[in-house]
Amino acid sequence: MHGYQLNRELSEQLGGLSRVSYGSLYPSLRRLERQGAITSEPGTTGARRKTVYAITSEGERLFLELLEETPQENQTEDARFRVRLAFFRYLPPETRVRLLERRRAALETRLADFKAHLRDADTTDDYQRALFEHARAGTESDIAWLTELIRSERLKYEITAPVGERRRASATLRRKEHTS
Amino acid sequence: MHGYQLNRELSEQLGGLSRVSYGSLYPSLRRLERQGAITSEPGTTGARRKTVYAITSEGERLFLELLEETPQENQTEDARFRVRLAFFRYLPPETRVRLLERRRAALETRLADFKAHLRDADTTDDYQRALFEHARAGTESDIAWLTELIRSERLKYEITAPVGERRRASATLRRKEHTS
DNA sequence: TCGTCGCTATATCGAGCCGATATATCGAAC
DNA sequence: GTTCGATATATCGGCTCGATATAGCGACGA
Repeated sequence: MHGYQLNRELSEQLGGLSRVSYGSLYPSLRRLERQGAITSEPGTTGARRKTVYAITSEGERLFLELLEETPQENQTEDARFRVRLAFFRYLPPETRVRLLERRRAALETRLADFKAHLRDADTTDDYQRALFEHARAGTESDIAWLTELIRSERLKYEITAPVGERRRASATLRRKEHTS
Repeated sequence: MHGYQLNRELSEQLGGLSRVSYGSLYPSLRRLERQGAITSEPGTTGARRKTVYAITSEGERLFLELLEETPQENQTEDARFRVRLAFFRYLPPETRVRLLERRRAALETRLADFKAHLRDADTTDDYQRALFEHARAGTESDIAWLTELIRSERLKYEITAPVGERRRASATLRRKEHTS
């Protein structure tokens, strides 16, 4: 694919959810080529030039590495997680569950912070209080959503729950863990 | 205030919701001083140096200008809106309602995009579908939240609704519009 | 026939933010 | 005494964004 096409396909698949500017895209493509993750080949359609890129095996390795890495909670991790999830089909089920659980744990920490803030901080400002209350509700909704994704993933692939959570597993699930 | 203190107060008030790194904060303070929005004065506590900043009247003007400007929908507007709302108390009620309505309109556009995508795009990928469905639900929740904030703001200050929305206003509210 | 409009396609620039890191002071705790 | 964590400022590299420039292209109408 060439850059413009790449951006168009990305916008079509992830429209609204994740966009990239050309000021990032083209330098990224050159960087990836320098790193050996992609190769480029000049092509033309009529008089219009295109630079057609192809992923290398090193690039596929890097893609999977970036996809399954679980970085520190930072400013950009919300958006990054969305992109990760959009490409979940490329990860093995165990890794999916691990990433979902790690994400949920991070959100639970965040939720606890919001609750503590609503309880402790002497915020008299109505708007700030509304902001925190809405953030709390949104985070709880995100956590419930992740819990459902994890449940659905386990049902599909009969993944063993971590030891600490086995007590909460159903009898059916526990039997499957033993027999599979 | 000095930089470190500024960051601490900001984290305490908006913890989790908006953080700023020192790599942004200190350059920002110098930029603001260059622009005449703040003044700096070197101070010390014992042997420890501090640079104490104070806002100027030009800075207050700039603050309000930044607070009430309604920029194009861009990548960072979600976070920016949260910060705006956190400082809503500094804006007059009419401006608050105007900003809330503009924000809601932007989210309604986004919601329509999500719905169109879920309807039209031939996404066979379960994770991408789940992502869009969750984004749709979250956006609807945000819109309902904004609607409630607008309603509450109108009740508090008896603001006149835009002409196009008067039909939906309650009899009570309509009477108040006429009598106030 | 020509103009111009919007889409395709690549590229670069300045401004700005982040995360990491460096440096140094300080109080408290052990 | 020293070590630890909080206070305090600063800078760097890497990266993104949004704006802008350039140019080929098809389609449509004046």
